[in-house]
Amino acid sequence: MSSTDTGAEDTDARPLRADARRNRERLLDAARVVFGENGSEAQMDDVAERAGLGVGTLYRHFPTKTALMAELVRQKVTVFAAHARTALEAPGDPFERLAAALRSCAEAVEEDAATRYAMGAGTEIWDAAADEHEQLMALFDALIARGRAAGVVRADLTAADIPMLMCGIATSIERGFDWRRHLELVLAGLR
Amino acid sequence: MSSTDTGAEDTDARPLRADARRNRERLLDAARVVFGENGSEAQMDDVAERAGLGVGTLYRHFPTKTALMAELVRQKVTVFAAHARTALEAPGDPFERLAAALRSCAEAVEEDAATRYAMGAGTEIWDAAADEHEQLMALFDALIARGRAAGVVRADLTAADIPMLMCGIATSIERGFDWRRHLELVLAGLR
DNA sequence: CACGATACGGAGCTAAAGTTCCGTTTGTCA
DNA sequence: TGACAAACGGAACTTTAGCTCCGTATCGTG
Repeated sequence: MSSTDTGAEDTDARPLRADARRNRERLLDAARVVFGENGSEAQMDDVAERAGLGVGTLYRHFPTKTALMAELVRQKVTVFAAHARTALEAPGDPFERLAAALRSCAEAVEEDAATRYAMGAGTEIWDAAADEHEQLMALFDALIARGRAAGVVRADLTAADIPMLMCGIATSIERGFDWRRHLELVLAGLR
Repeated sequence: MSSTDTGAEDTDARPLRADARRNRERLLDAARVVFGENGSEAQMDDVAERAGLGVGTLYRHFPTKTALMAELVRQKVTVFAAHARTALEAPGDPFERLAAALRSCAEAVEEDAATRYAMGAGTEIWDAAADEHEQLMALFDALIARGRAAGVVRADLTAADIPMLMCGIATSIERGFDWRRHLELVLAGLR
């Protein structure tokens, strides 16, 4: 993790000082751990402490808690996209490839409490990942199109159905249900 | 609404004074409205104000906010059970009757933000409705059994799958997705 | 090396929301 | 109707957690 490069996100693209860039990564790593342990009620102070930095520094990099979570989610969406791309390029039955993509995404959700929370909560956090999300949708579009062409996916399925269904799976993950079972039942409905 | 009688819930069953009983109902009605408007972040003060009563009175009847929500949920579970019972006793295709029960329950969830919240959140709130929940499960058991007997429901479906799937639907309702679509996709997987 | 800009630290501020406390009011029963 | 228990009201208390502020430290350039 902490691989995705942050690119230019300040409007005036001034390069971060070396220590600042290092600390930014530390903060994100710490946030992943702390959100993983405590869920969304993880506290900003804990994130800072875990990173071995002050809260002031945390707020310098992420102006609000929401912004911090949004960055975690943004990175996770790129992970989803990577899974979808892998599935798209793999050989084999189109339905199974779609299923594999969804399974991989669900596993990624299981590992990331911040994303899990974001999937159950408001849309604000997702807005920051609009670009990445659009790419992801395009990939699901392609996966579904192949499945439909092969006649192994229900004809009226669209990419827009996927986030809706996956948010349901995320709720099961969060609540400790047998989410693999949930996913299999849902997949059965997509044939 | 506000129909379900409260029965004896204090361990020492002493009858409530007339005004207290009336106020209790007012508070529950107000809570339904306020939770409906503001979701789970509705505030206790608002509930009291809406009921035309003081916060002290609210806390006399419901010792915590969780207790208040739990009572709303408990009543809603009896509504679920009523829907399930209606579906069970109706004539027609067993699968359609199961589907009808789930649709009715989803509509009931749509109307009740407190329940919606409870479905996405911790289990604590549900513990208070354990008895009602058990009855509901028995009804779903029966609905599924008939469907299986008729061969119109997948053989491995159990009543335990239903809350899991319905929590997913509740998330869609909460997030403003097209939950009817979500439900139809899920139903397709239960055949 | 020095100097200005950038970044850091962490005590403390602030606001929000659940809850309590106790003086006042109201119902109930003899 | 009088007296007592039950119930009410709502100002104030108590967290709690996000966030700010500004003095200090560090980086990078000429």
